[in-house]
Amino acid sequence: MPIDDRKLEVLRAIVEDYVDTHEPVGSKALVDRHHLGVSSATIRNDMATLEEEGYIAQPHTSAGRIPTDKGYRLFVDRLSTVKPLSPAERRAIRSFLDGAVDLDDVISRTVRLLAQLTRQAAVVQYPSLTRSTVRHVELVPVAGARVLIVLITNTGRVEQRVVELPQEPDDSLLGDLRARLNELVVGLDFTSVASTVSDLPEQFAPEDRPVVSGVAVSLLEALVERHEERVAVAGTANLARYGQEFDVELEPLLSALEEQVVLLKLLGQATSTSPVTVRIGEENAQSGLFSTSVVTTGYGPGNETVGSMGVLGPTRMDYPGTIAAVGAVARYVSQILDAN
Amino acid sequence: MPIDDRKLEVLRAIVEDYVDTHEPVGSKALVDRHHLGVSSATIRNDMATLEEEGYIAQPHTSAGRIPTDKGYRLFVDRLSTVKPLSPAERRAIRSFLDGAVDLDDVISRTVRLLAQLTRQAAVVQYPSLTRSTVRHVELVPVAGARVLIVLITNTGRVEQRVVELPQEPDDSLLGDLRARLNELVVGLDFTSVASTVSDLPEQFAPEDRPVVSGVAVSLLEALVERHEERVAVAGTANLARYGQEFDVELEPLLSALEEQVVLLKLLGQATSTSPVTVRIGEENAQSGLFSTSVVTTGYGPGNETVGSMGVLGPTRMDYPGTIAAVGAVARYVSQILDAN
DNA sequence: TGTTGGCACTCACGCCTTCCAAGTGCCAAT
DNA sequence: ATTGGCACTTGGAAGGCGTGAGTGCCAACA
Repeated sequence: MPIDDRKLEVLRAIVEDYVDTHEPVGSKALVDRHHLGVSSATIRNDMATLEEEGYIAQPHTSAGRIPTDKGYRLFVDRLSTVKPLSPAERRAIRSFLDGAVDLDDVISRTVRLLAQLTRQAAVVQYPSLTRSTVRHVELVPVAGARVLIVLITNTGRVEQRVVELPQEPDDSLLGDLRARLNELVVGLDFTSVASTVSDLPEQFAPEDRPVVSGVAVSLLEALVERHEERVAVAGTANLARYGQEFDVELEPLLSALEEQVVLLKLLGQATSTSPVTVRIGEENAQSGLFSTSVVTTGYGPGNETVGSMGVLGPTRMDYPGTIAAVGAVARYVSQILDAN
Repeated sequence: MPIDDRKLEVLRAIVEDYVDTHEPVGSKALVDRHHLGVSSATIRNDMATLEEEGYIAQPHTSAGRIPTDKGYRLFVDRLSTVKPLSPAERRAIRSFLDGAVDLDDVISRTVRLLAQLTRQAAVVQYPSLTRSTVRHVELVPVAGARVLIVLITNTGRVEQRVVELPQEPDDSLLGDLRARLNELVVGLDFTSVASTVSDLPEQFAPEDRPVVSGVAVSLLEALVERHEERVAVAGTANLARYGQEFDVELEPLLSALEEQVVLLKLLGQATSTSPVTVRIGEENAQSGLFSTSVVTTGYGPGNETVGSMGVLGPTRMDYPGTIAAVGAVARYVSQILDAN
């Protein structure tokens, strides 16, 4: 039997009710809460075919139905209309983010905002280094033969690293090196920097080369090794809330939230700014998460994408609301980065 | 009836067994597992007086006893001997921390290490600004009338802030200002910087003063406002583990772990490096935590204390082990900062 | 006086049964 | 294709019972 419009409507109703109540929903409850214009028996027939097709399931024989991952998928793809944010929410986004003083602050505010809006766990990736360009390189002698390298990106991110040099550099050398470096790499993206910097030592006097190459190596390390990109997390307490309504093991979830690698994998796919990506339940199995859904999107100035952000929650989450929130926050953050 | 030595021994046994099993411990089980040399009836009498004095309690009439907060307190104060770390643990500390490349890395490794060693949630405060001294101030023009202020402390911490100036400063002014600033404030602690910097604008030509005071104000803000000191957290998943063994509400705990303010309050008291502080159960009530204990200590180069670190867990935690771990890690981190 | 064995008492917990309500599937009628 | 009706399933709540761990108390003992 085919899935006609009414059956889709039934699925939507089931998803919505189940998200609301967290209880299996039966045919009678459905006709009561939604004016579907048909009797509960009809609904039962529809439900039977929906179950046959794998969109819903019964936890036990004499209970109502709950949506399966496949059901949620269909719901998200074909049934959920964009739920506009309330004016209060829009105001919250604006007032929350406008007070930020620097990039770190923007990110930390963003992640808390997302957690609060969606009442779930939020994750925001710091603007990725690889997709950034260099705005400035600064060298600061600190003590003895040590030099602090500070790297400023076009997104406002600052990377720092202390390097121990083979010999103490004098100030003029450091000044030369600083000038030369900035001349060479400002405006370049990070992969280009690597090739440009590698032949830098040859441009200096032989006795200075150890220092120069020490700096160059460290700079490259800061670019390449620090690929291990950072993420900010908030709202883990929200997970506990629905963890007590049970059936979700939250220990693996909390572990995942502490594992940069896993988080980056979860966020990773998002490439373009506009569409919000939803990954549901088993679709995250490779990350060790099963009854968890992930709603992500990219962000960045203009049409660029320099990072991702998203929300983790139970498969039974309010998808339209979450998608709207993630989208709106990403847009606003992108705008802020644009203004930079 | 007075609390004599054997009664203390009984209390110790109760605490140890309860920490092990998480089940109320009865008189018979005690004589079986510990060679106390007396009969269960005697133990029962001892238990009765221990209960009278409020050191232990019964969850229900016909069950064994569990330690009260007061009981744990006595245990920690008078009964727990320092449990030396295993060689494997010592090795873990060393190998884990020795790979750190900069201060941020030290902190993030420390917090993960603590979480792993104690199998609980760990918290490490970034070296406090107020107790640090300035090693270097750097000014970097970024775009238009904007300048990035970078502040390097003696602990290796780097603070950054972008300031929007009323007019675009030329390079020589910036150079002068940078030199003057470093001359003035290097080596000062942060409170002294405030008073020193405030009359800086007067030392410059009138037309430059807007720029100078813009920088000065931002610098002060970075020092004072950023009092909101940062903390790193790890091991929240460990909480879930014993949260499922139930009776601890973990939602408030997770909330606390996300609230900088609460965490700082919990860490705050520690002042001196050597002794490890233990706060048990209700002693944390002002922070909204009840059946949670906190083990903290300070750390810092030499005899200075520049920050605190600690572990949060259930009142029924392994105090000797946790205290030893926190102490050892703090000592090692202090050493690393010392070497800087 | 402190310690011990004995004994009656308490009570959480597990187990079983019973009962109920919600929900289903199917069928015959419309 | 839809509907009302009806028999059937079953999880979960409520109640009853037995068991065992554990207690407090007491009288006897060293």
